[in-house]
Amino acid sequence: MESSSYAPKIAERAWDPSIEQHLSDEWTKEGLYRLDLNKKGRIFSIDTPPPYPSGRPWHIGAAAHYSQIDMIARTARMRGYNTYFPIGIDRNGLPVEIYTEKKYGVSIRSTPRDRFTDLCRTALDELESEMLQIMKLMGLSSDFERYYRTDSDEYRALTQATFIKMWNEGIIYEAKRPNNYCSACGTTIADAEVIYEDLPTQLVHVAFKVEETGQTLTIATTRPELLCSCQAVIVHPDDERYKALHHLHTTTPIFNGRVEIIPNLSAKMEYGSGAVMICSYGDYTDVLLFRELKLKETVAIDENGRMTSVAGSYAGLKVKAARETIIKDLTERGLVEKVETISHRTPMCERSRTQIEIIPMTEYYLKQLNTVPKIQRSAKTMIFHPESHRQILLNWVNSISIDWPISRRRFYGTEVPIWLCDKCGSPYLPPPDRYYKPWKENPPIQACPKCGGNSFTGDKRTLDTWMDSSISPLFISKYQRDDAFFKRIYPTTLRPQAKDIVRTWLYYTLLRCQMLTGKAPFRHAWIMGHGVDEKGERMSKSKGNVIDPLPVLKKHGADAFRFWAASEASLGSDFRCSEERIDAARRFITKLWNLSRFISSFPQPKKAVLAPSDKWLLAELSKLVKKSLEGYRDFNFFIPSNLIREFVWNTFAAHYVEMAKGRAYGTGFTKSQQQAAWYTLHTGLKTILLLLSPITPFSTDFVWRQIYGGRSISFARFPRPAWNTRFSVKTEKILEFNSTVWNTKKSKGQSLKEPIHIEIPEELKDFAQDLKAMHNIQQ
RNA sequence: GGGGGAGUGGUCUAGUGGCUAUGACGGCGCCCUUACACGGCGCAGAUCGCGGGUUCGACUCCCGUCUCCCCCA
Repeated sequence: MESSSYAPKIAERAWDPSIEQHLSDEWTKEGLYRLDLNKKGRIFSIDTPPPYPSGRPWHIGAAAHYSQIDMIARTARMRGYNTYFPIGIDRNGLPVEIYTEKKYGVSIRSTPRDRFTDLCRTALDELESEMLQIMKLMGLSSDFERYYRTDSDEYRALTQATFIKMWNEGIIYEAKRPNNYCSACGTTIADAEVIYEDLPTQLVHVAFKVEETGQTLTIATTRPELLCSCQAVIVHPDDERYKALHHLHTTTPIFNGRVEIIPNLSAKMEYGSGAVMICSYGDYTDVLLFRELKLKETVAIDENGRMTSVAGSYAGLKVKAARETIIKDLTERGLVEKVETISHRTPMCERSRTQIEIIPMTEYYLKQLNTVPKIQRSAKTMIFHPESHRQILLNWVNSISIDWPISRRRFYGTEVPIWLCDKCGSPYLPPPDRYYKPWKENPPIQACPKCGGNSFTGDKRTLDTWMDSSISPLFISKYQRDDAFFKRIYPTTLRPQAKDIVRTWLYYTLLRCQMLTGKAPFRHAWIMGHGVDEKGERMSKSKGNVIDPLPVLKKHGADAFRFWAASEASLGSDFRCSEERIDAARRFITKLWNLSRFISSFPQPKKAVLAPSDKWLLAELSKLVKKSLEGYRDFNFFIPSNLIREFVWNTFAAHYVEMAKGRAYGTGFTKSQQQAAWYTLHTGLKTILLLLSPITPFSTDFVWRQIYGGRSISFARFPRPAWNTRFSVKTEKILEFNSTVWNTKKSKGQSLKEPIHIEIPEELKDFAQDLKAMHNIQQ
């Protein structure tokens, strides 16, 4: 029989990623992306994170993240779920404001609010379109025709409606409290938005005088500029050095304030001199002590990060300059005993990376402490992928001790829906039925319900963007907009997200949805690690090591990119981004492509009388399917991707195909034996294509249609591990024997088709016919 | 200071009590064998962070220790 009679159905010698776009369009036509509630099957709904377009390029790690979220959706479909995979774009908040200021060279404080928010919107539209393009290129099987924006009237109206509901229930209140304040951003921020960095800081040992005894009391501080607001000095009650000084007084240098020396357990004996000055406010301990000791608060730093009038001659200086100046002044007066440089855990604004200050501000707060026990409970009952990441949430939940400040002094966000009556000052909240902009609109009433006054001032503040993001499960399930839909979708099945926003997005969503609906918003939390550069360092624009995903996707194709994303690191671990390794993934796509091309040249028989080699391959295949499905059930794509690559390359192609090739071509075998080889090759290929399709949907779908025809492979179900695994006991022996033959020929400098005289081991006698043909064994 | 995680060939990684530790990338050598040179075969390369203990047996369990990462104070 001539080999030309077996023409492959696939002509090209390698997968061409330019076909991917065409397939994407096919999927849209076939309705893969759409949720049809009339369809049978349990619903699997994904609370997809709406990505934030804060600037270009988009992070390659984020692209890897979204490609894996898509694998979750495709896995759910292939497990038979009716899958709801919405997609939105998060467009509220600070990063776009900063991006806009830079891009258009304007300042938020000196640009009219309307004009500034328009510029933000324009910037977002641009960034968003690139982001959508990338997501489509990656093969994200979301319904893009219905994508949502968190800055749409509909979304913001829902955020405001939930605010109004919580206000009316007394969960939201206004108060003046010391808060984390970022002077660069000009706004209060929540604890969750504070990060800590260990920075070298000068610890200054300052000589105080004890009023009653005249002796010197040394106080070590990293914040000498706050001397002006010092209201007490504390020492540890057990500290022998200071027992005689309890409740005496000391004079603060330069400012000559008179403060008490108070024994308190917060003082650490081993830190500095063991005596600590308490100022408003150096850190969170100061806040607690001011409350505990009922001290008089002095505001030493203003909203612009400058010293206030209480700082005397230092007024107007920026904090850092004031610190340097006061150290100089203290030194000149001989009051500095020593200055040591220490590493200090410094609170920074997560967004702008500036040091935050604690400043008393009037803000709206959401009462969260009562609900924390409920969140602790759901943190324990929710299913985490990976399980180990449950701890990140628990750590955070267990550390919450104050309410959540939710108002921000910014422009591009959802407006606080409150007007104040100019006459009586009482707040007015409108009915929760539309999107309100109090800073530019009149309230929907003529007269104040309290006093009848007819003029109002709208609140100018916006809400913390997490107030918007934390209701994403409610938005996508059409909460308060479509009851029937809401009942089918909520609570959602799974929340996928990155590790670094557990304490914000994950926590706040649990909190808000629990408060609003009395239920946890999802059953599974899927937590991914983040992408770092080739050397394992965090990618950042300032380091210049950010990799743009767009050219990588165009060059290597989505399937290679996705396979890389799946196989690079186990779920939840951080992963390194290296183009070299993405290219290695592409070579696997090519390998599978060519294997498919080979198999595509043979007909596909309906049944066959299997040879031992065939049974062996199917036994190994069964094991592969079983283990891969276990990985898919945990949505850990690292497991199936690596197992499948291993199987395809090192078992199927290297051993089985070579063993069965002679039979498949038919030379020296019966028709029935040949059919068995064909049958097994196709069974193996189909199984692999199905098993791999959530990870590499494009090339598997193309091959599937080319060889087996019909609709997209994405509408099919996963294969079952249906074959007897008895023959697996032979695996090791087969691999070893083949290797021996290859080595023998090699050591003689022979070509692989040379005849060889070698004894086939007893255990492999069943496989003798295939092995003889494979190695050209003469006996 | 407390908590969590991790340390396996040059790099990344599998393996959680059992024979000579998995695979990938890179390196080197040989080979165009009718799916694939984007390939095949092979070679080199790890005393599994360090020290102790439990055990017939430890990369795997326990204790200590060092280093790195994350979270909290």
